[in-house]
Amino acid sequence: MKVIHSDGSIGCCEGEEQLQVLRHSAAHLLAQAILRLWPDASIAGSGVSTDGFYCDADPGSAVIRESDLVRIEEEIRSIAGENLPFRPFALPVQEAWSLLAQHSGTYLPPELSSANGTVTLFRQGEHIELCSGPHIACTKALKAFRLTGLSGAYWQNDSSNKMLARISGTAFVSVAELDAFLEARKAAALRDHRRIGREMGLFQLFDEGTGFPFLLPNGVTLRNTLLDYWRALHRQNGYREISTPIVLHKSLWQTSGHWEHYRETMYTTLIDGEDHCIKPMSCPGGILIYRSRPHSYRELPIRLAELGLVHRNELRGTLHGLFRVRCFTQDDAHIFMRRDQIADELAAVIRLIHQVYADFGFPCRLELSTRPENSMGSDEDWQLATDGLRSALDAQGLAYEINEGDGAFYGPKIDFHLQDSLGRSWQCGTVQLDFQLPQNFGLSYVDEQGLPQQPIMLHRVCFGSVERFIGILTEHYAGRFPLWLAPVQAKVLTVSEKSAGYARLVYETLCRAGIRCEIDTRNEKIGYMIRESQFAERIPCMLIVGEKEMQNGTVSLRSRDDGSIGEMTPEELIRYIRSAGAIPHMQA
RNA sequence: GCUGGAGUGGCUCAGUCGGUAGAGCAGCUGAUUCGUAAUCAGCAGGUCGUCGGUUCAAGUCCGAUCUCCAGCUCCA
Repeated sequence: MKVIHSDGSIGCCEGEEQLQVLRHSAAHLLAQAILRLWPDASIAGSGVSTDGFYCDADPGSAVIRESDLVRIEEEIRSIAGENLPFRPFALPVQEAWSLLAQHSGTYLPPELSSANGTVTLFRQGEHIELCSGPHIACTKALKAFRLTGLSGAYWQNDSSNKMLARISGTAFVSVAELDAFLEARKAAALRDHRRIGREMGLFQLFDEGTGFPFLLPNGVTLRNTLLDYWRALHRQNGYREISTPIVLHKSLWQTSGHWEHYRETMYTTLIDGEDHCIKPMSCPGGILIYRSRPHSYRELPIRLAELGLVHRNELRGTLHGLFRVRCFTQDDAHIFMRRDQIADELAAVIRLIHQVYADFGFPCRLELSTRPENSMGSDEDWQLATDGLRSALDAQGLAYEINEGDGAFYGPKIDFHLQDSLGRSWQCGTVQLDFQLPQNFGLSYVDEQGLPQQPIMLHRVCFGSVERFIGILTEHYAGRFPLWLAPVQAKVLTVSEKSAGYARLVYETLCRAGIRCEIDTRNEKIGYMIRESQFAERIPCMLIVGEKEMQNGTVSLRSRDDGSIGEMTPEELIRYIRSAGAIPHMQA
């Protein structure tokens, strides 16, 4: 594809770069279209996103509505049809300033205020933007695009600023690629955990508890199985499990610093006339257990795991299925250790989290978050902790991004992000090194010399939120959970009512063997039952039982994933499900 | 919380200009006794999210509120 650079030279680009240029140019056309349709509007910014482009506009007294997207799209098409050339030109900063103010309104690009000398702008037709390019040579090159939505965005990403209208779209080099993208998005929507959760009877949300999900029988089975896996893995890795109360005295949260930092999102209650908080985190509870008796350096590290039910009063607008809720279970653990144990423990925790994601086949992205504003502790401690995390990552040769200022108030962290079916990223695992809470709570152990020393704390989760992880797993597998995890592993289906008695015997045999099994003896055709079991309930093993099987003392196994397998005895089937459906890391 | 959109049987949706709610699937009953992606027939199910207003009359118009959806901000 032909492109024009900021110095006016013509070049060529391909692949990912070509797509970026195309979408960047599409954003300019979008801004142009908005200004044509709403001459009083101000353009506050435009750019390229992960799968498209967007433009933020302040339409002034007008309101841009979803129904306007069609008009905007037509306007862009018409601009493309005009085949306007993209032309760079340079101006002194002051002149650029007044030209842009006059052309696209009051939201001037922040980079303009820090610029000096001359700046580059691009023009297509009557439209100009401050931009360093490159761009498509002329607007006709934009053929395959689609506006995908209207939403809001704050000016400069600051919630104290005005909310602007954000129009987003996507563009591709070819129409075929655009169509493929739109198709893929439709397919991804079918994997939405909220939809599959309903179809499979996993969870439900009620207006009576906004943000507080209810788990249905299949959801609880799935969760319990997941926790069996988690417990087995943690036992093998030297963790002991504890359980601490949900409601604790406010003074505890003042000591920890949570009250200071998060009082807005903490639920409170009055008990015996005293303020209490519903825990938003489990750490202080674990700390009380650690502090309840003296510790020797020989005992460390002490790894206390806790499946902690926490409540946080999240803003309503952020709630989303099982992904963002007001009450969830953290698969937490707190490791109390000596300074000389930091490197080994960090390495072990990172390996453990990777093991978990590997067991489910998840790719993940890592971020190292550093000291935020309003944090507690000394610069030295923060430096030490951050270096500790960084060298742990480097030692394992892991790639990561730095997320400046995004750490917890008590320490830096490594976050593990997984993607949902629509490509949105959700934080799951996290590892945090903490010098502050041991200090606030006066934690200690006795060293070789019999002197008191302060332990270091390491906070970590693997799943993050068990509920969110279930949601992500649901989308990851599109509801087709592996045999070991499937809430219902097998379902006995009868060809006709003649075989119902035998089917019941088979069903009972499987249940007694510990197989999660159901039975359907309704007077329906076998094809109908298969359709329901395979495509709505997504049951891995369908066991077809008719007169033939009754005579042979067998069942016919149909696999959700591989189709018809063949006849086998219930005993053979039990052996098969036990081995193919064994929980990873669990001793038989 | 903010911007925009949407709430009609369990689910998916129709409902025109304001004239008193309709379908498919699921459910129930009956018939059918069937071999790997939907057997046929009948029945039942809705104060149209909620509250208020306009009107002779509101699912439909107006206001408030709740919930959901897309995104923004936030996410210990």
